[in-house]
Amino acid sequence: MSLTARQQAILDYITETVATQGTAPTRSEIARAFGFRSPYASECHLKALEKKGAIELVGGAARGIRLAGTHAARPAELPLVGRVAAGSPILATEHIERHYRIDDSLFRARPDYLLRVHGESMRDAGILDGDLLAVRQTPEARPGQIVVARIEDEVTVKRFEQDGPRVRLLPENPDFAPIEIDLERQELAIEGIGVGVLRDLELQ
Amino acid sequence: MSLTARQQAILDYITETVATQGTAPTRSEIARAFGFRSPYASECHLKALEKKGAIELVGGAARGIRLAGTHAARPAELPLVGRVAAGSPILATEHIERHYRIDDSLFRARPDYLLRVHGESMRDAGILDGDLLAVRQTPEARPGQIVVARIEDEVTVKRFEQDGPRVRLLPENPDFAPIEIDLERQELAIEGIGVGVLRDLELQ
DNA sequence: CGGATGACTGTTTATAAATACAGTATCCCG
DNA sequence: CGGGATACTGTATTTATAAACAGTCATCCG
Repeated sequence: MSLTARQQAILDYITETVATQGTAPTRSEIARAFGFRSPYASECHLKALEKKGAIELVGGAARGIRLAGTHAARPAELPLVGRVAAGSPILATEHIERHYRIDDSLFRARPDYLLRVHGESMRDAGILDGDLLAVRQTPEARPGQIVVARIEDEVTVKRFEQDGPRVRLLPENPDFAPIEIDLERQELAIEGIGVGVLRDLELQ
Repeated sequence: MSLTARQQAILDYITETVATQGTAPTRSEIARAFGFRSPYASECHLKALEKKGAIELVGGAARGIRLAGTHAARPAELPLVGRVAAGSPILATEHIERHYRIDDSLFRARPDYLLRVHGESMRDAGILDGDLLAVRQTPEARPGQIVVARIEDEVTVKRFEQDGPRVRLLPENPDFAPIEIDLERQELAIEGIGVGVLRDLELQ
């Protein structure tokens, strides 16, 4: 069921009020904004909007208008992980430098955190020193994916290739050597897979 | 002036209420949450928080508590510009594919829009085909910056170098030739400068 | 034509909520 | 030791707000 033009206008007004004032308008405020001489006109529109699922009315509460879908549209807060100390989990609080809000629909896979990349080993994949890698936390990787791996307490970003029990972590830079791991002898912890890259181009 | 532990707890409660309920709590709701037997206790804390600049109280309005700084922290909505048709302005509505919310503190310079990059000409600068370039709209560029330029109705992304009236737009890929422009003969429109790069690493 | 829907007016009422006053208790600081 | 800040209680008052009723006036639709 779609909204009428008037209902849409009122929904827009509510959305804007929430955005600018931080709180929903009262019936009287809506009436004033639209020139209604009765707050009951607003009431009727709100009821219609609620029936159509555009808003949710909280009974008995002042300014109790909740915008539907606001919850889902709110962008996720991604923690930025700086250098990871040996032996501690990636998402330990002491590694988290700050949080960034980023629309999670920006990447096809939803990331769980941002990791600052150090070094030039993935240069030819367009991942440079200082870039932020958006990482999805998962212990499984498929060949060809860019992974965040932990080898002997060192966290590294490489391209993942697997051939049975033999895993290869490939840099994307001829100056660096691939890392070969025999899963039967050595341990390899996949911390996550890269789903996106963010770079700040500083303007000098 | 810093907040006391109690004041911080109450500020946190307000922040959380705004996030989950979409509206600020009343004095009574705060009192209920903290076990105060009088709403005036909440009132005093709110006044203290206002005096310290943590919130703003809207007099006479129900639930009139505005969180300070919420305005600045709200992530900007950046329009994503796809292919730009010849002769039309970059931010023409028909080029805008969608909007993304991105924390503008992610980049040192605040971007105005996102532009999808086509081609491999900036490969060695870590800007690959399909990447999104966060662009700050400005007609001025300094040497070394990555610019969005328009030459004969074609929009292109290159590194900017200038030597008096002679401008060079440098690709970052040996397979591409630099573009030389004599400002006294040819026209060059700088649409903006690149302030950041965003890439979606698809997971196949 | 007649009924349904949308968009209101004018008025009323109960309740939600802001806001104030007068105290009490505790703690820290000089 | 006294003053100021913090953290409350209990009660009171006014204002803001939600919510409802009974209508009016259009418009659309079969």
